[in-house]
Amino acid sequence: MCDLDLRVYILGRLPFFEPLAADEIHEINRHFTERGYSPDEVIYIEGDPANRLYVVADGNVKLMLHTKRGKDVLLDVLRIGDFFGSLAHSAGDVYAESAYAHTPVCALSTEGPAFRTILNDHPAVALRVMEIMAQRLNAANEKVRLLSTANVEQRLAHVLLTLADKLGESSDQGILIQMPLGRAELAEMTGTSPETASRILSQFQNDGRVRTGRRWTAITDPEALISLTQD
Amino acid sequence: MCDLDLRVYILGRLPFFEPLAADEIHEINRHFTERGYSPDEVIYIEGDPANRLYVVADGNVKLMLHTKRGKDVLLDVLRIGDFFGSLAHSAGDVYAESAYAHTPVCALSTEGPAFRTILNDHPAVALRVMEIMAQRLNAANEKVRLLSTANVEQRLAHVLLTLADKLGESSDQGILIQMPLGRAELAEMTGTSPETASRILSQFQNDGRVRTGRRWTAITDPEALISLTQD
DNA sequence: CGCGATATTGACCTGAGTCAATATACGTGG
DNA sequence: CCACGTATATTGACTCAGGTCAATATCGCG
Repeated sequence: MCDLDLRVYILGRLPFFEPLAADEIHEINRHFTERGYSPDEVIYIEGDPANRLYVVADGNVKLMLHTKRGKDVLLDVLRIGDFFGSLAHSAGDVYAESAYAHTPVCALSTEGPAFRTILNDHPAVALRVMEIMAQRLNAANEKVRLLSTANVEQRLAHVLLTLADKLGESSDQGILIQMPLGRAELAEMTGTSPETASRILSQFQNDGRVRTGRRWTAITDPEALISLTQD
Repeated sequence: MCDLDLRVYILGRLPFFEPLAADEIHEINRHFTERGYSPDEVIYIEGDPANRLYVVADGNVKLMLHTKRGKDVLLDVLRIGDFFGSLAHSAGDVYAESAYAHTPVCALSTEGPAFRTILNDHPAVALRVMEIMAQRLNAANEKVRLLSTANVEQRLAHVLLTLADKLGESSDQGILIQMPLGRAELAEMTGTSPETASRILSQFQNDGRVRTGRRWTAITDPEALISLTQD
């Protein structure tokens, strides 16, 4: 599915391999295998033995948490070049979240121990990984802050801005979020119901802040959304 | 405030220094300075330039997030041997949360760059740090799940069980949480108001699940609390 | 012992969840 | 290319968990 050049390109652009030389990337590439997934196909499930590090080579991946009563939490949506799975592998670890293909996906992956070897041999890589983990921890804590103190309107505004930042491309509709996301999915990212998400998006649309349709959203007035999140 | 033996003991018990030999710990100890804090004294504030790694040598530390309108989130309470601050230091970083002394505190701390050097020289230490960061990320994501899908009763039960796990000691009252926490603080950990926290604690007390008083809580029936968190 | 901080409890109100009916966008196949 | 059918979205009506405001009770320190 991916030719050698694409694979090496993807791997070389990973933030934590940035300190490595081209020939080292080629060497590392040999440890990775690739695999395709269809939309909604499971990549791994929370609780599975955690032993692989994945990199998105093409498509979009969803990271989710589940509940007994079928309430899901959409933690993050990943795009080409993003990585997920088992970063710091330790014996007996299990995945703490589930990963699904959202669109058709091509993913590269490697055994945890192989990655551990890389970390052992390249302290600079380990430091970059730690920085990235720190960013992810801060992002998660920020979600805790919003869920604890902000109302749905503020949380949804924040989610849209974050998505635009990560997946947005300017179009004639405004900043279009380049991933098909429905109301239910926005709700799962915001900690609310699809109905409430729909109501608030309608309101945003009336206020000229966004334009939206079936499984797509574009931001027309980012400033107006930002002003909602202030305090 | 701390004599040499205590310092070396504290440092040697840090999970990420576990792979190091005693003489290396002694060497590392020389990079740490100590400082005392009074209750409610600021150790650092969210947004300050982040350049120190701290270790609690005595007392309890609170990690918090704030809001413009004065709503606070209590992310975590730390005890002797816990560490906080700047783990993966990168240029221009600022602290993502605020740290306060809750009780009288003695803290050891070191410059970010010094710790970076240790990480560079000891890949095994770096791997342990990554494992710990992964645990913290998972804990934060679990909070997101609870805040997104669980009601206050379930969240409070979860908070109490987590506190008991970390700070609990069995006493004649049950498992006593060894840290003075008031209703307002439990509320800040749970994402609710002090009044609602109080109401639910009263209910727990009536049901024989906890015993509680002014700034203390003990769990008398952990199983009954666990059963609340199931789904 | 008395006072200030903390906790409890009550009354009220509102944001947002749920259930349900309707409307609309978009892919599919004719 | 259009019409149809279905998944998705919208909107309404209702309900309720839990937030807020306020009055009272109680703990434990000085």
